Amino acid sequence: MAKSGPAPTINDVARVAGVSKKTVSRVINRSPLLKQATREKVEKVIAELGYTPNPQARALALRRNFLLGLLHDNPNAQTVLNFQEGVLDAIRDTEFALVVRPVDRHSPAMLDDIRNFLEQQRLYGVLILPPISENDELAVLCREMGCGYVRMGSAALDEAEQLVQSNDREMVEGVVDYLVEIGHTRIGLIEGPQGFRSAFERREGFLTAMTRHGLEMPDDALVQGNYRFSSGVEAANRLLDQNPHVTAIFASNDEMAAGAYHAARERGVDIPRDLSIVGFDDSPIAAHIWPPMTTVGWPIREMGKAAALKLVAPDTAEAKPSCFPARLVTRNSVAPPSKKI
Amino acid sequence: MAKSGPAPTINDVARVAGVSKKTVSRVINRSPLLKQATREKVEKVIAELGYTPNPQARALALRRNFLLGLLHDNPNAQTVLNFQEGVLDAIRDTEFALVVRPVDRHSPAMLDDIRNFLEQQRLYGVLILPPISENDELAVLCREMGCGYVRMGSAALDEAEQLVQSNDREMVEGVVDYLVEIGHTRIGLIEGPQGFRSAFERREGFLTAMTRHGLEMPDDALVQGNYRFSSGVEAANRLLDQNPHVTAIFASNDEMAAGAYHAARERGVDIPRDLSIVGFDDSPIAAHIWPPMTTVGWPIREMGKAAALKLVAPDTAEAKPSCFPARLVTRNSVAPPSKKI
DNA sequence: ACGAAAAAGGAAACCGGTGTCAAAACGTAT
DNA sequence: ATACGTTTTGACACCGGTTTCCTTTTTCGT
Repeated sequence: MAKSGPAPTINDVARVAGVSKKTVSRVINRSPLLKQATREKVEKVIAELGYTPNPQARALALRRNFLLGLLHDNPNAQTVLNFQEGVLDAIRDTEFALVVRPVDRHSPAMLDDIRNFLEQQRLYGVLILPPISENDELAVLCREMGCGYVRMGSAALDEAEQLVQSNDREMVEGVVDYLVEIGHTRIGLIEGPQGFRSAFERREGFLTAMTRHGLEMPDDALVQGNYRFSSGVEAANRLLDQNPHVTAIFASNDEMAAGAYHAARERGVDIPRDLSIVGFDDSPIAAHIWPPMTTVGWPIREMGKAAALKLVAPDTAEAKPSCFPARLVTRNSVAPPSKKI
Repeated sequence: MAKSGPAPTINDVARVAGVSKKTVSRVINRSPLLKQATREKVEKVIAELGYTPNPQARALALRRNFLLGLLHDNPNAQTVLNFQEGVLDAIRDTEFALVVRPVDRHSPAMLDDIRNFLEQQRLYGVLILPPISENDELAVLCREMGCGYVRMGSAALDEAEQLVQSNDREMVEGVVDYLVEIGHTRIGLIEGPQGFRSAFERREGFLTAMTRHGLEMPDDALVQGNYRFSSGVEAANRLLDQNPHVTAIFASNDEMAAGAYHAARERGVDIPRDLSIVGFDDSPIAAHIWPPMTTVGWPIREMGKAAALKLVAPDTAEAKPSCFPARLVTRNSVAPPSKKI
């Protein structure tokens, strides 16, 4: 039975098994140049003693540790957590662990903070979630420090090995196609904040599709939010004030779309009868709001897994893909436009 | 300028400064028995070289590492993330880092998984979030393995040093008081799942207050959910079927309360005119749903910070409190009962 | 059976820190 | 100057692994 007391070390195993510690080390590391008999003998002792290699000692000797970092400043908790789960899927049953680090994008000391963090912890690699992932200085910092990284969502200067993303642009085009198909022609856009690649991509997809359908897009049917709920409320109000005839709104994320719901409610406009709304992210709120919201979902967990694998096992097939398809989740916030006007 | 190449070690510093490595070590560790002049000399070299102590080596020599673990299986992402932020508040600018580990409460291998995790990572201590925090076997496991722990929410066998919690029961009593005060007498309860302490506490608080007000609580006005949205829908439907006269519902968490919203909508009952609803947790959904939900909020972030401090700096004042007051967040889901029956 | 090559295993140094304990430096009283 | 008690500092072993390099054993051809 597992005696408590100090954990057994490689020396204990070696002594009990009557071999040198190097031999034990070979067993642990599955070295091929061991006699089967020796291996079994040592393995038996390892099992008896309940020996686990000390990760700190290993990390020291190997001059690399087994810690992955997760840098995030995402306003959407569910996204972050799903991604975490994905990473865990990838590193479960390995010796890796995941250390998290929320960062404050608005702090001037952010880069220094992160530099300290990387320096202190000597991470094996870091995963960077949007929107902070769009900060190129951060990527450069990682490179300088010799720390592997994978960014999610956007990466002007990266290759596929350092990137997982989704086909946002196409998906938004698809959303517009869908709305047009069922009869909408006056569609408003609540876009995300300046400087966010995701916001940019989604807007471009939207405008591309509108143009393709030959639909006019008045300037005042495009308003900007900052990805938060309250900005969605304001944006929708502005949009509806300026452009009372829109029959559908696409918002660049679910939070803002929920804000649009809120604005609509306050104005007494019914969703989806008077106004169709489509969000983006498929966050829990989309399913919980009334009426349940049609939105675009992307496989965050799979992306988290792939991102982690790109760092810890870059040669496996699962680590290869860097673009993950989003899909339209149709619920009840979209209907054909009503006849009036 | 920071040359790249191998990071400088304590030996480099010692050589350049012309002292022994032990002296450098003393500088790093702020040993008081150093001559001021020596300290400054060494500090200068440290700054020049951009030296940072290697945490793995330190961990090995000190026979303890600087990793805190977070075990969670919480369905509410925002709660988990807020707690994480709190922990980070506590360990920012220390050498500690936070490693996360979502667990699967329903997996039969869970305990073994966690044992492996603890064995492998040799954590300094772990923080355990509800509902998994209610698993006493897990706490016992931590003890056996000599791993410090702090549980959030519930802890039959723990002292204050290992516990952060909130005054759920009182708060729920307060909710009932509030509802009664504005005229409600037929109040339904959607309670949480069996075996959850939080569910138990909240139910007890509810029933205590009802009794205190001399209000009757028919059996069929108490239905059980499992803390998820969908169970809230079902529970509310059952409740309203069995007990059409209830004018208010308290749900044991916001998700289920949101489910109750959903059910109400489908039945065409207006919130708050026909039915008042109060949730618990003050999760984002409460603010985003329509009408904004009255709920009970608790200071998760502060609790996370305190929990972490209990492990890493148990003697500071901030680490002492173990009960954190929740507060009622009044929004628009509660109104006096309408007259009809 | 013999020698050479290949396989298996071990000794010692090393990774980058910390603990112990003794030596060196310093200050002060004699 | 000497002795003596403090303060400062350094030498060396150690934490628990890995690596290098060398010795011993085994295998195998002839």
